[in-house]
Amino acid sequence: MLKKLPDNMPEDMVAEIEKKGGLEKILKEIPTQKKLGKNAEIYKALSSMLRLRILCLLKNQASCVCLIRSVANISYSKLSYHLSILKNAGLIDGTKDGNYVIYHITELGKKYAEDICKNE
Amino acid sequence: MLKKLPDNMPEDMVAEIEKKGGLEKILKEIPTQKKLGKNAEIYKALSSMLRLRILCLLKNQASCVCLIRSVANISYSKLSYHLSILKNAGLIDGTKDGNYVIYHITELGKKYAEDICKNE
DNA sequence: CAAATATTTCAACTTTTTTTGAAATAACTT
DNA sequence: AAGTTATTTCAAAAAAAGTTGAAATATTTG
Repeated sequence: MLKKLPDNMPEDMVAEIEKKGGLEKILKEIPTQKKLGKNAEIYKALSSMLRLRILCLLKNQASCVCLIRSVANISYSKLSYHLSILKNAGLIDGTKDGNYVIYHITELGKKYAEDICKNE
Repeated sequence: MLKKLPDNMPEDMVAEIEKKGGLEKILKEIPTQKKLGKNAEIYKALSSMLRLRILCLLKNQASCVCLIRSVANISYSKLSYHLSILKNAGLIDGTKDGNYVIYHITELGKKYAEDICKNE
């Protein structure tokens, strides 16, 4: 990960890093590519107001696509696209019930939805 | 927000919603535009592996741009762009120290970085 | 089986985000 | 003041994400 140290840095920063046991030690705390990638995917899924709104709805009520569509007031194709992003990130999932698909929030989704929806 | 209810929905879902006091009540739980917007901005800032890596570095060590640049091994202009996104979201901030700008994580940034960096 | 309903997929298009390299800025050094 | 260093800004180009409407799929109903 570290390719080349800067030629010069503020002296006090160099001292601070030394006191912590060197840069190597600090860099070891940074999560792996894989872990950062999974987190980035989740955050990307959460980076749209529309998707957050859907997630918050599903936090309180598992819903068929048609209900979500009515609440969000967007087209089915657009909604399908956004649902797939939330689903791929593991925040929601969908189960087929006859003609309908019912989407519900996952445990992972709840973790984020609770933070987003909590007051003050 | 709700423009038009679907003409028909799975019966058990309709019943479930009634039991909860109606859709109105469920919709009231969904945060405001403003709140969703602020959350979406934060999540957007966190939606890139590079920015998560920077945030995790700053969690453990306030750093000048040149050190971050060395660690991330990218160009200054590219880094500047990404730092500005993290900064605008309130996750980091920068203080000038002579020729250098030292970026450090904010309290808000810590909240997310702790979750991203924690093990298992 | 034909028609209807709910949802997804697709490809073309638009918009937004990211990258690039050059130029600007701002502070320090000589 | 002229030169150097650290960082940011800018505009153009490239890449990624989101939107659109039509067509496809899958299930149910008559």
